Amino acid sequence: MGRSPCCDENNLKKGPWTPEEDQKLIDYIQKHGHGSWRALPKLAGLKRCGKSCRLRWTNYLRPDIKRGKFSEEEENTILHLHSILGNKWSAIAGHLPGRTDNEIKNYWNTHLKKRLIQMGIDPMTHQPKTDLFSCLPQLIALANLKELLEQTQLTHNLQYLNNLLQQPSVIANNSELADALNMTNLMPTNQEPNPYFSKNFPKELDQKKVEMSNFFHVENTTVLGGSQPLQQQVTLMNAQNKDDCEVVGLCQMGLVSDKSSSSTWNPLPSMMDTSGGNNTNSQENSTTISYGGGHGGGDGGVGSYKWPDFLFDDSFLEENLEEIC
DNA sequence: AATACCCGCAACCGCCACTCG
DNA sequence: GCGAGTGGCGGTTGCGGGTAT
Repeated sequence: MGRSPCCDENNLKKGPWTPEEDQKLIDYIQKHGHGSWRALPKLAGLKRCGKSCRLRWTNYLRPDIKRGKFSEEEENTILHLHSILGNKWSAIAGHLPGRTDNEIKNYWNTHLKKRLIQMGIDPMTHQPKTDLFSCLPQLIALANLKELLEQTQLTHNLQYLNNLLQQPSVIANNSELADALNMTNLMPTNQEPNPYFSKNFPKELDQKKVEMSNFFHVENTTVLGGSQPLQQQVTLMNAQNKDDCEVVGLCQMGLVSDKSSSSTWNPLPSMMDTSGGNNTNSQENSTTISYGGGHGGGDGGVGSYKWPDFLFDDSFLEENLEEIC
């Protein structure tokens, strides 16, 4: 019962279809319709199982199939529907005329899923990841910043970050992360939180704060055709709101924007599109991202998100932090 | 030029739901 | 109500082309 016999019976052919087989299938369906898929191969003179014929027809040979790159609208629709429906590819395909569930599934697995992961977003929940280990590259970048900030009063704020990272709830079950943090010299040597910063941030740094804020802030990004904000933030453990941010002291540092109107908040520098202009895939077909206050999101699309390499470059940091501090 | 490696996509596999006798 | 047959769906595989070494 249940299972239908498949290609492994009766010496039925498997593997890629030949043009001749395709033509036989097309000819038969155009004349007779597919009818019973099980009976079709025999009637059409094909040494394939019905299932294979159905898949070939629905995923490839159907005349109304649209081939080629996914448009921006299609990408947004997939993201939107996936956030609602999950891996219901056939349901998603129902909203994309000419696209098959298989094609959408493949596109998701090879492009969209990776992109969300690089953006620090869990592709299943469409929420920012809460896994600290996955944010390690960002933390390493912060560690680089920290080294340079040590010569300034800003160091004290990293002490707050360090203290937060020392909390058992943060480090528990993250021994690998703890090791990694030790390697990056981010772990504190002084456990005392410094109250200086949150109250006495030097006024002369106000302007620089804005500059840093513009550099690091990632606004909420709308990628779903405007219908649903997709949070771009990489959440730093339990510091998920502005209040937590103030505990860490990063808001006052200017490492993040102090936008009280924002419902979400990003404690870490933004990831950037590093794919350049020669990405043949979907440069213009992707999400709009906004880097900092006045810069807007029009500077190219989003192909490959990651932290810009220069963030890891000491010379860059020295140059810019000198200006800031 | 040869080889290794990576990535995208077509196709397959196995399970589930539905229909029908 | 039950079981057989079938279609459909989602996960996974593996081939082939492209790129890097």
